Amino acid sequence: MPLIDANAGAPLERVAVLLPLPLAGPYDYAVPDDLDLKPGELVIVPLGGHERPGIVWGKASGEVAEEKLKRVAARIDCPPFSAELRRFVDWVAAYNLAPPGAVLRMCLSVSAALEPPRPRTGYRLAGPPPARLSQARQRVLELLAEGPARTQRDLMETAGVGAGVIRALLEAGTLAGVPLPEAPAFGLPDPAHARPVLSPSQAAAAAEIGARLRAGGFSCTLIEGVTGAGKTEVYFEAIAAMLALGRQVLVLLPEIALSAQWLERFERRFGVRPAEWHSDVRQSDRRRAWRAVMQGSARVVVGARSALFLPFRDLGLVIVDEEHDASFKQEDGVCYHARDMAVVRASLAGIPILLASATPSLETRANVDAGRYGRVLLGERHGAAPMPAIEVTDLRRTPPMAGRWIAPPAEALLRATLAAGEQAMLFLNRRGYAPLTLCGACGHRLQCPNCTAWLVEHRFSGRLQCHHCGYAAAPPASCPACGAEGRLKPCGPGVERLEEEARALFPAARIAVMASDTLAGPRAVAEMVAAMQAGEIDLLIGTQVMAKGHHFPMLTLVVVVDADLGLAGGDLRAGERTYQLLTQVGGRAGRAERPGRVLLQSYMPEHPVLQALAAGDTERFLGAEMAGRREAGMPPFGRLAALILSGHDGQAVAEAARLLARRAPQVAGMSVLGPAPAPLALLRGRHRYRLLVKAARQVNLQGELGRWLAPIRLPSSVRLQIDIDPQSFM
DNA sequence: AGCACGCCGACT
DNA sequence: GTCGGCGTGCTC
Repeated sequence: MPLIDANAGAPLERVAVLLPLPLAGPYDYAVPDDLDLKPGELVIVPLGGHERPGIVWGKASGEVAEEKLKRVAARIDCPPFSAELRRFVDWVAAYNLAPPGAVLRMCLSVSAALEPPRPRTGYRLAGPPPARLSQARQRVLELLAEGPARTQRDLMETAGVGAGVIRALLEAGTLAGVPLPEAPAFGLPDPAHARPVLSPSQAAAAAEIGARLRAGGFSCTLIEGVTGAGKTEVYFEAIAAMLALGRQVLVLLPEIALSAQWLERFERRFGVRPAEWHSDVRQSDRRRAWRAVMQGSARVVVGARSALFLPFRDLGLVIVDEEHDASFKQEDGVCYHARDMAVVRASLAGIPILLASATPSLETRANVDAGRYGRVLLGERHGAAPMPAIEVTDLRRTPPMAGRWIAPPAEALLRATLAAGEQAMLFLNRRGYAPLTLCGACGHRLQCPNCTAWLVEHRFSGRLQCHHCGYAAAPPASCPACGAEGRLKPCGPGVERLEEEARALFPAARIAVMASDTLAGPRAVAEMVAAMQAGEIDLLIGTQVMAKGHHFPMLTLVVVVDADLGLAGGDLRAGERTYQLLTQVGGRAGRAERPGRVLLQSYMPEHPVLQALAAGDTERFLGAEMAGRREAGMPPFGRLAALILSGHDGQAVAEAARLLARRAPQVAGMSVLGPAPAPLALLRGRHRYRLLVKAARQVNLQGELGRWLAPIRLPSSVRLQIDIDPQSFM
């Protein structure tokens, strides 16, 4: 695009525009005379032969030659990005060593939201049925016989038909398209809709939080209380207070599994559903939500970690529920910890943030201890149900039979529970049938060709699957190494195998399996939760998807099949994670008038985590864990960054890793460990090496990393990924 | 993110 | 002999 103007010769006015792409920084553009652009405004700019949306980020760098400069094509008529949001994007980028444009992309994740809404088409009956009335066609006609016009997607999903069926009916004149009105805006949550009666402890907590909110400005408060203590009711009061002020509220939840129930609770309290934001929200709703958030008409947004980057018009409060949950850490693309970044966003916006958990992370506890965060404690379990009794059973003394995983003590308890007409749960954090398949003749183990991981047998889908890269294959009839036929045998349990065992032990029981891959989505989770609550299931077998805050009044026994899982590895947080998970699972049992029991099966019952659980002694466990971390200079007392090098050529990756290590800076209070093959040394066909940077809190970790890495030219075939505050060591 | 440029396998 | 695979590099 040549830049020949009437006023050629005069220096072109320029602006910096940040594009939602992983570019090194904002790009300079020329500003047409008829545009007056202010920072934060949305614009359309040309880039590489295309037009893209971007945000005016500030003053141009001026480093780009005038011949290269292109001009801003247009300004988009919508509210500008606030200075807070722009500072937040820059902050997140700088902290996580990510390109700012990659962070911006998370804010602009629905580009279609910038265009005017597309008219929606609905379909209604308009003529006689077609000559050939297949079952699929019949279902569509039945759906439309009574009731309003429906969208094609709605028809396809509800009637379970393909797009072809609808197209054919349309061509036959049986259906006709009609324009549908625009999807309704989000309702206004009413803080006074259904005020709950709070327990004294809840009321005290709500009052304390209310005082902090009224104080104004940034504050971070931990709401700590055991499962069932009513943390949600307490932060709902904070939401009500913020709604009364007319400001927006963001609630971050770990996963959608929680949200069906959460949404119902919200609706009961405030009379309308909040705006939702997570991977399961479909494109059209996403668009609607994004616009409503930007315009300020969506007052409460509940979402997964990515909701943190929504362009709120007037955010007044952030809440992070289950703040300890590992899923707040984003591990691919831009690495960030949504809980920590949420605290930053609140701090930059000068607003309060609440963190809620029954088992707060050590990081958050350390912040409370240091006085940086406030804390309110919720004492008793709601409805005064006692905490479940937690027992550890020693599998070395009473082992299960070979090829079985439910040991005699657990079997006896399960039998008694089912006989009493109560519900039980078997918890095993392993999907599939068996985590490993090996050849009985030669000992060969079936491994993923792309990853350092065993293939997991799934009988439900009839495949061998890699849980890291998605590789799937049919189970071979003979050993791929020695050719022996019929000698491949499954080793170890997954929930599917546990189901098989449970069905053999308790043939009369109604048994259901709950795992992320056996459930089609949040709706399926909600259905199974409802069936459990309705007493239609006697024994629920599941992975951690069921360890979340569901309320099962008739559940009185939880058996943790392998309480040692997660304790064995060398992971920094293994103990903490296991403790949190087991506490949560334990929290499922006996929440109503019936006392609950939890049985932990273990081969190392003397382990401090299990001992502390059995004793109900949280403080002892945490004290030991904190002391260990402090001594080792590990988080929260020190800081970590992981550098992961990956590439198809293992040799080149190893060499690059050694080069980085050699050039590591000598900085007091900082050390570089490695390189070592990453725990998954081969992932998705890429060889991986890892360096771990450990630094004292006072070290400017990002600054040191930047100075170290910037001048190093790695071979283009080797990719470097930086993970600040790594959580998983895989 | 797109898209163009650039080197190695199965085809008219 | 070409068509096309995706690995790599660039976009103000």
